[in-house]
Order: sequence, then structure tokens, then C-alpha cells
Amino acid sequence: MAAASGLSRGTVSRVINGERYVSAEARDSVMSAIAEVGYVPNTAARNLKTKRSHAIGLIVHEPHSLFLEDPNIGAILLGTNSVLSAADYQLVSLIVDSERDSDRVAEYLRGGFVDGVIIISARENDPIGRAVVAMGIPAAFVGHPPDIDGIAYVGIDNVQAAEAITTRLLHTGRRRVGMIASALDRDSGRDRVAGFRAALGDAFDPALVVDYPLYSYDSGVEGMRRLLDRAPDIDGVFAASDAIAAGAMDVLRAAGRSIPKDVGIVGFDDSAWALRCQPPLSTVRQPAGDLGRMAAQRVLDQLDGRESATGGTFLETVIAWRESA
Amino acid sequence: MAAASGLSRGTVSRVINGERYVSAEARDSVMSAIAEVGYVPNTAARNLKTKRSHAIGLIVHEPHSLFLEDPNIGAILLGTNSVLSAADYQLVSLIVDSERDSDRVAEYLRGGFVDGVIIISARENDPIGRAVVAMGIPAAFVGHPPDIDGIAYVGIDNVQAAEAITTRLLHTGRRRVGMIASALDRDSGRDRVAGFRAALGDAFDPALVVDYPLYSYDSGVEGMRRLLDRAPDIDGVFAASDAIAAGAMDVLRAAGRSIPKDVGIVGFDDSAWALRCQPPLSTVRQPAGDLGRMAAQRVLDQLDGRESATGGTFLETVIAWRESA
DNA sequence: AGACTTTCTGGGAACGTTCACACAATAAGC
DNA sequence: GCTTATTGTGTGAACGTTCCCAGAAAGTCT
Repeated sequence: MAAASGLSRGTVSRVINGERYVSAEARDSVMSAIAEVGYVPNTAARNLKTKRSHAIGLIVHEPHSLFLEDPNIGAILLGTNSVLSAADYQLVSLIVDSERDSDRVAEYLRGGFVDGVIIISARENDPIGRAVVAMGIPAAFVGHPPDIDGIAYVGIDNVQAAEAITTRLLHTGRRRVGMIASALDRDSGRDRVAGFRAALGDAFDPALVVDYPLYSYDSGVEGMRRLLDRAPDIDGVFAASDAIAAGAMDVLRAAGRSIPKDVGIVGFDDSAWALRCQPPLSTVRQPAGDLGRMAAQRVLDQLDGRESATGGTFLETVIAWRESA
Repeated sequence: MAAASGLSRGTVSRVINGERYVSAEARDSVMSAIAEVGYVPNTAARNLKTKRSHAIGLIVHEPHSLFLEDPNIGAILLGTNSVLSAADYQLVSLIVDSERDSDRVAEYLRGGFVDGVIIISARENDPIGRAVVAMGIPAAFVGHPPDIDGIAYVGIDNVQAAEAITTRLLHTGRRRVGMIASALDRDSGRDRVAGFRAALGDAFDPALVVDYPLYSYDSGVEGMRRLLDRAPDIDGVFAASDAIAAGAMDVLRAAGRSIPKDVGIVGFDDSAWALRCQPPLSTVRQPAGDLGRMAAQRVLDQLDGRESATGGTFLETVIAWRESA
């Protein structure tokens, strides 16, 4: 490249990186040489020298089924991508769905392939989460893993949101209200139960809370069956996700209950499920795209040294009130 | 590292890459030195020297909405990841959702960040597809872009599958059968129409085929309205995707038609939608995970020089016959 | 006019590997 | 006991950048 432009490597490098102290003519001749030869800087060499890769890893640690079902993940991905792309960083998605993957990803991170990391849906005892924190790589979590402290994270106030929607459900006159909870190994899952409990106060009945590991349709089916079994007179349900709510609604319908007349039901996420339920589902709108954008921004800020690596950022949720309750 | 083990760089390199001509004791002392120092080979340096990155790019070129909705994409992603992970390659997902992304991704590819590329859902005039072919990077397409030849691709036989399911729909006694088509800028979309036409033979009526750009629920809603408008006596529908079928079914229900009594409907994909429709949807099972795995394998084969870069691989589809027709 | 500052350019060194080669030691073949 | 393989080890060069320093040229201040 230096040869093609007739100038030295140093000057070429300055032009490419837009540094000061380059004359207009030098810049021009380098530019035209670049265009002519179709020159592209070699990333490996640059990374080697600068110890930067200009790539950010997004670690998705989910079992197969959920990865395909959870609409939040896709939205977070796109949000993250938009911010990083604007800052000329490349998003590298790292999927972890086995122990083997877990090791390989850790290795990958140690290898300096990425400058920063975004971790979504970390749960208790997450080895990668711990590894990242231990390595001191700039990182942001989407959702706060219960057992790791001193990290940067973004999320929503699950307690407040769950309490709010449960309260509104109660205001529709429900007396026997249950909850199908999920993912109690994460803050999101636990906090939704806490909010539910807070809203019910003295009326809270632990027997009317069932829980399942996954935020899935099938969990909703199972959970609703259990609840109907325990309390045939149930007239309100808070489902910890829209997918769960969809499963629960199908069971209620099959059991001859009319929604919302006999049983009112509310969900969480405001995903594609919510609008397509019959009737449309009342739910909490979770700003998944914004969470992704914010997480990306926090990692970029750490890279620029503009921000410390700890503390949470909370985004607002809104209740979408529809016909299901 | 060489210092820590007391041996030369060359020997250390041989141990790490598992080459021949290393004595047992040398191997041992290098290994224990690695463990002690927590040594990790520097990827950038290795890439620089070997001109290999051990990463494969997966280019997803979809508008926002579809990326979130299309279950095939997630399944392809996971399938690809499993094969590459087993071969110690890292999957790097590159999301293209703007012109800007398109340029950046092309740059990224040129920069030698990946050794090979998998492109899903390429359409006509796809700039990245063309760029990849022009650069001669080992690549495999999932689905065959209509206007690029001489490439490796994997897919299903859309013509045959569409013909088969339409024929079975006809065997349920339907007389006036329409189709909601989609994505006519891709082979998949065109071929499904061709199969539909072939199954109908003389009974084919162009007025009963409507088409929309996206394989989405909304396309199904729109399309079904149009079809009902044009032919109130319609009694069979072939939807080009399950999401379209779901939209169409909701419209049919709202219009007072019973499924499958008044109208029979079939879809395509066998995605999560199919089982949760009311009634469950008859559809074509598309082996999305296998497509991902196969595409990954074909890229790896090209990297090993075991395979030429052209030709298609077709995977079998199966009809899942349920209650909707 | 001399001393200092600013702008610009070139070239050596380094980043951490792998590769090709040279060479030593041992084993095998006649 | 000579040549010829086989196995093992060390070393210089190279990959393509960026960074640092030296120094030239031009401008600015006493």
C-alpha cells in the first residue's frame, strides 16, 4: 500500500486513521491509491498492534426452545446492533447452548476477539458471567444476575411493573387471583413474584403461585392446569410472560371458561403473542429494543473510559390494557 | 510463553497446534507452563500469520419485523452453530438491516475477519451475495438467490412440497382454492406458487393468487381479506407460510367461516404457529435446523478443499397433516 | 536574525504468532 | 561402520499494521 501511493507507511496510516498532521496532497494521493488498488486494512495486523478488535460480543445463553420463542432476544439483538453499527463496532453473537460452547466462548473472550461483552439473560451461577467479571472486560448485563455484584446492567423494574398490572387486574373485581411464575433463578422471575405478592397484600395465597423454569407456552399450559386443579373458582391470573399467558388461555378455553368474563388474565412482555391471543392480552410493555441499545451504549462508554463499570439503568414500562382483563 | 516453559517458540507452537515431532517431556512442560501462567494464544497474531480467522460469518439480511417473527432464522442459526462449534469454528452473526450495515458488513468480510460465509434469505439483487461471490470467499447460501449462479446452496424442493400439500388439500374435496403467496423476489416464494399451479392444473385461476412481500401474519390478514372479496365462495387456501396462515385463519373466523368445514387451509414451515392455531394447522415441515447444519458443513468442506463451490443440496420435507384441512 | 513552535514525513521497532530451514541426536538399513 | 531415515529442537524471517522518535520545512515570536 505504501508502495502504491509513493508515500511512507507512517503517512498512509495517518491518512487511514484520520489523524492530524497530514497535508492535503498527501491525503489525496493516498486516497486515490486506496481506491485504485482496492486496499483494505488488514484487521488482524491492526488488532495485533492496537490490542483492540472493534467488535462487541453478545452472549446469548438460552436453551434451544427459548431462543426460538422469546421475542425479546431478537429485539435486544437488533437494538444492540443499531447502536454498535452507528459507532462502527461489529456485533458478534455468541450462542451458548452446551457446556462445550461455554468453554469455547470463554476461550474466545480471553483470546481478545472482542473488546466488550453484552450478556443477556444471565442466571444464577452463570459461569460466563463470572468469567467476564473476573477478566475485567467491559461488560453490560441485560437483567441483573442475582449473585453477581459490581457490574453494569440495564433492566426494568420488574417488581413495580408486576405490582402495577396485578393491581389493575384486581380493580376489575377479581377475588381469587393466581400467578404462573417462571425463571426463579433470575431477578426478572423473582421480582415479578414479589410485585404480585405486594399487590395482593393480605389476600396473597402461596398455593396459588406455581412456577416453571421456562417462560414458554408449555409452562402456561401446565401451570393453568395446576391452578384450575387447586382452585376451580379462580377468576384472575397473572402470567409471567405472554407465551405463558397464551398457554393458560388455551387451557381456560378448553375448560369452558370465558375470558375475560369468568377469568381475567394478564401477561408480560407485549410480544407478538399478546395481540394474537383471543381476546387480545393485557400485558406489560417491555422495551426490549431499548434495553439492547442501552446495554450497547454502556459498553461503549466503558470503552471510552467515560463510565464506571457498575450500577443499573432502569427503563420505563407501560401497561397495554386490552380485552383479556 | 516460550520463556515460562524454558523451551523455544517453535516447540511451544508445535505443542499448541498438536503437531508431530514433539517429545513427551517437552509436551508436558509446555502444558504445565500454560496452566500455570494461564496462557491463551493471541488470536490476532495467529490470524495475521496464518491468514485464517477460524470464524464463519452468518449473514442475516432481513427487515426488522421478519427477523423477529421468522422461526426458521433462529433454527438455522442454532443448527449452524452446532456444526461450527463441533469443528472449533466460531459463528459470527452479521445482521444487515440498513444500507449502512450492508457496506460495513462487506468491509468486514473484505477485512478477512471470517474464513467463510453463510447467507440466508438472499433475494434478487442482493449486494452482499454478489460481493461474496465476487470475492471468492467460501460460501453457502440457504435458499438459492434467483439471479446468482455458480454457488453452493442448500434448500428444499419448494415446487414439489407446494404441489404435494396443495394436492392433498384438493383431495379433501375443495373446489375453489386460492393462495396467499409471498416473497416473490426469492426462489422459495416463486417455487411455492409454481407448485401450487402445477397441482391445480386446469383449475388454476390467477385471480385467486395474491402476494405480499413478507411471510408475515399481517400479510395473511390482508391476503385473506382480498381473497374473500374476490371469491366469497372460496373453500381452500394455501398460505405460503404458517404466519400467513395464522393471519388468514383469524380473518376467516371473523368472517364467520368455520375451519375446516367451510374452508380448508394449509401452511408452510411447521413452525411454532402451526400447533397453536385453532384448529392446528396442516403444513409442510421444513427442516430449518438441518439446513443450517448442512450449510455450515458445505462451507467447512470448501475450506478443506474437499468440495467445489457450486451445486445445490436438497433436504426432504414432510407434510404434517393436522385438523385445518 | 536567532530561537522557538507547529506542521508534516519517513523509517525503525514492535505486536505474538507460524513457517521454513538448519541442525543434532538417535534409529535403521546395508 | 558408513549412509540414510526418523524424530526432536532452536532460530530467523515474515505477516501488516501502529507507535515513537528523528528530523525537515515552514511559520511565529522576541
